[in-house]
Amino acid sequence: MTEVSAIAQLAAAMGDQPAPIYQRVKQAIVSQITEGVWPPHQRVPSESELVNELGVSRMTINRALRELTSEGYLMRMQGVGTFVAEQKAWTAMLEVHNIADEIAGRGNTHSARIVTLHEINADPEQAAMLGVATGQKIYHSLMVHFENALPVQLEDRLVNPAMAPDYLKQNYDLQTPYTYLMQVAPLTAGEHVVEAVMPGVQQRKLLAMEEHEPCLLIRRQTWSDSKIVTYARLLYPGSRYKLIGSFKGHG
Amino acid sequence: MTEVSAIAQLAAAMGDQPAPIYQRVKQAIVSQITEGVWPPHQRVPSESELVNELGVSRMTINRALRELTSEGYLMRMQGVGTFVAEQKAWTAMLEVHNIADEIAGRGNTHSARIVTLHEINADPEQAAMLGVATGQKIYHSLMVHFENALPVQLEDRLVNPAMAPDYLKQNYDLQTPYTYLMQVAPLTAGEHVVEAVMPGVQQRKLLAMEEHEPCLLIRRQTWSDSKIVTYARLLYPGSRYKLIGSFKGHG
DNA sequence: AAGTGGTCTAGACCACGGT
DNA sequence: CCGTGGTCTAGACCACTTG
Repeated sequence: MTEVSAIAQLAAAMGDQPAPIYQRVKQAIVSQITEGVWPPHQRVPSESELVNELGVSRMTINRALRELTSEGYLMRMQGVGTFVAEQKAWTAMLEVHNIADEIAGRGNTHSARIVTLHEINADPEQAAMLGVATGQKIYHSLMVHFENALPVQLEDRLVNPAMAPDYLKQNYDLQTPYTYLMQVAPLTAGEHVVEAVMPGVQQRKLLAMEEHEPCLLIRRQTWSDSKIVTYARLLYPGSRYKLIGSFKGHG
Repeated sequence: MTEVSAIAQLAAAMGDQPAPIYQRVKQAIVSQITEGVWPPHQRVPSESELVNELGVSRMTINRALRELTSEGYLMRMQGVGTFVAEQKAWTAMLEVHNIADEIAGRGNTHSARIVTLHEINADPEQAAMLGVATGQKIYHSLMVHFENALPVQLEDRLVNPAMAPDYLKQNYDLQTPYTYLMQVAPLTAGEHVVEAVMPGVQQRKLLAMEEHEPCLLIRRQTWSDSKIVTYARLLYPGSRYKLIGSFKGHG
């Protein structure tokens, strides 16, 4: 009777702290998993077994198991049972903030210099990035962001006019393009790619960089309601910018 | 009676799809929020109001509101009420996988060549990264990971012997150091920094790179139970490696 | 047919915050 | 005091999987 001993172990792991029952059940199960007593794919006692053996109502057991499932500890299949989930892949958070907020957060002063702010006709590649037809009018902006007097980001952005018709008329000394676009279009999803590249000569000069110095490049596409709002290429001097993130197990 | 009209709107937003009631309630509330009908800080009808007006049991309403709270849409305060939450900050996910899995996922063959696998005495910098005393014996490994025949990652790793005493005895043709460490120590948290750097001459040769080509560098520190297990410097050729991620609103 | 999880109900008691 | 959310119970019906 593996199940019975599993329950006995679980009951022993349930302390009697002054906490809600469903939380104590969750904590007891988590400790079985993290201490390796219940390995991945191990079957977890069924709801009715737990109800009988722990003397708790089924709704309470169900809540504990349901929350653990949504937290990635368990896997459930209707008609089959509940099982310990595979160790989660380590997917880590990297926070990609608005550049102005980031600089302000360090107590420094942000400013921006606009290099280009124009309407252009989309070439085939640009059209593809925005999901519009080749030759259609789109907006293009190129600006340098400064932390105090030092350039830290070169922002090269394409914008879909259908989603932000007044993009060219904004005052970008008061507000970054990112912030403006957040306001006019409820951004619902995005994708980004991070890579290391060498800047072109023009880019290197705009960022006031030495020769043979690499850049971090973040390319980001942002959707609003299944339409692409904007495609940005954010170029950072490798010597002045790092992406920092943290992660936790089963986060 | 703002509340009454709020409920009327909500009832109208509740379609009669063949879905569980708690899900339809959730969806109706979410649509009120995303369409701006209920702005941030707006009060949401209380559980008992929703019970009376929607003709649903309180446990069902409670589940809907509780899940929306944990998903970041709502804010609840006992004794006060339920309110629409602030728009969440845009924190994006970047997935950092095990290199072997990643290569296998592309249908290619992973292999590794060990350059160094030794016990060393920690210099002050290394000791700091592992949280041990200077001069203490630690493990050091340096290996190149190949995708088919092409080098894609240079892994330079320090390991705390207290957390993985058999690290030097493993066969790393069968298992990456990462996978091994995951097994022997329940990794609970980590931090990483992503940056763009130029490789040293030695590193460039090990990765078979051209001159003046940049690298993506991920430095990662991993904890198990508040002790540092390992510190890794993962160096990728900029031309052959990109970090890809996606994000969603209210994720 | 038996066991599983998925959902729902109509009650109940409690802790908290504002009046 | 009253209304709020937080939790818990003892039932119930259903859909699904497996033998």
